[in-house]
Amino acid sequence: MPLANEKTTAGRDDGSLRVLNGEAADRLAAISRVLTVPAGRPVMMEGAPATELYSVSQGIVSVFKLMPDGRRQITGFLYPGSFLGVTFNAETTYAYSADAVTAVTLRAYPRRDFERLLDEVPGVRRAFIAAMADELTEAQDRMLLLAHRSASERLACFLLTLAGRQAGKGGEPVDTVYIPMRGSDIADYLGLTAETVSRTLAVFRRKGIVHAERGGSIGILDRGALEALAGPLSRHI
Amino acid sequence: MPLANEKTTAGRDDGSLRVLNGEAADRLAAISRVLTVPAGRPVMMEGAPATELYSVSQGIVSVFKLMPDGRRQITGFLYPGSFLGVTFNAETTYAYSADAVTAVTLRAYPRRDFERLLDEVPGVRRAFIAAMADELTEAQDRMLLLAHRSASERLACFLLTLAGRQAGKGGEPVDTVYIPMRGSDIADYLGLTAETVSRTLAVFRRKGIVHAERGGSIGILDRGALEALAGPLSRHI
DNA sequence: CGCCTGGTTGATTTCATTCAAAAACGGTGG
DNA sequence: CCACCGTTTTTGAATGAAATCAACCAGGCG
Repeated sequence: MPLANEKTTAGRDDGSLRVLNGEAADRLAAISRVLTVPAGRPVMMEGAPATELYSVSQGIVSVFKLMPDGRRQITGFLYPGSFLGVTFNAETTYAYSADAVTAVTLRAYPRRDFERLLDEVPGVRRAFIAAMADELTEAQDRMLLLAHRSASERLACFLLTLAGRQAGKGGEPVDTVYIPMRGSDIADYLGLTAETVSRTLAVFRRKGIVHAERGGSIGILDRGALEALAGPLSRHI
Repeated sequence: MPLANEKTTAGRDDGSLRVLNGEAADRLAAISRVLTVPAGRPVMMEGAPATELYSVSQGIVSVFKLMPDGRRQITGFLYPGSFLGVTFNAETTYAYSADAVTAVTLRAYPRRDFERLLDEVPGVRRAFIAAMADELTEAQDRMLLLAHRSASERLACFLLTLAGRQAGKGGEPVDTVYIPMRGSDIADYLGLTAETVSRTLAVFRRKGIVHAERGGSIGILDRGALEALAGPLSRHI
């Protein structure tokens, strides 16, 4: 599973779309261009002409908005399967910026061609609408988080969410979560400061709930406590 | 423009969809059922089977999530043209609840029929995807607001947004904003408490920026000041 | 008239931010 | 291999903004 450029014939399991039948995958692959972005580099910029849209194949992308005063809100960390740069309506520019958190492989689809596929291929359409509905649901969950939750609730929720995302493959929950993003990224994602994130994580460590591992991973020692801290959230994003 | 039940032959200007050609409107109308909900009553409940989805024709709907501990986050106030109860994916239940803020007229579409129209009628599909993209963009803007902004920034932004929405029809900005929602609704929307909303509004009044009018309207006396308070936000939602 | 809901105002507390500085980390080049 | 640098993380103390707790006021309605 190399990180370098792949062939355009990639099938359903390359993560370019969550659920995708053969035809849809082929048609998408046919109009797509594969590109890679090194960790930390920009993927797209708010305000740039939206000539194409992307899906994440490998790696993690952060999507964010900048305020003129320099503050930044990361609106999401996108994993393989997510779409990026979707701007239908009259808009012809991207509504947000995106950076590569890790080294990233993307598929780029020319906007016109993609829209044509939406019309022609039911499988593409369904997958795309489902992906958007997912993102919308997730956005609403995160509004709840940002509006009404304490720092430890936010961080506990974040860790459990990441753990859940990584568990996806196998099924059983993982006890070690790989966290490639920096503290300030997490802070901007959760609406906190880097200091508060650090402090809160320190508290978790002191309580024996988590354990900092080598290389940006942290081990979950007491999932129950973490879930209790995450608080009364019906569903973990 | 009566608020009571309308005929199913309603055309393109009834607000059931933003931009819609004749065929799409007709096909949608054909599968839809019109219903009205009095102010303050529930429209749908989180967790209920998602057998149909809705579009708002007239009035305002609040969409919200409840936490087990009673806290509530209003994720949006929906105006005519917005969709409600969209749950593709495997999910068969609604992801959120909704109440009628004012008396509301809705169109209900059986989920299966609507999905079929998405496949068959390009106009419906485009309008629907555009509406979702809009909602997503709006959700991201509101994340920014909830995460990083002070109470007065939030409230100023809220007022300007409402003013902008009501200006839509004519074009020139309005100076009187109709605010049918209660203080606690605004608070739950902005991630504040009702007390803070009241206090902040009192400050605005004291400064001569706004003026409380009769019947739940407030007059904007100094739009410039309000925009300055709303702060460095590139685009008002 | 009195009740009930919703809005206002005040006093206090709490929690995250801010400002500041030290410590750890990771890469680079001698 | 180690010293050096810039960056990121950690920790501390002080500040500040909104939440909380609580009381009071105004209007609508039985």
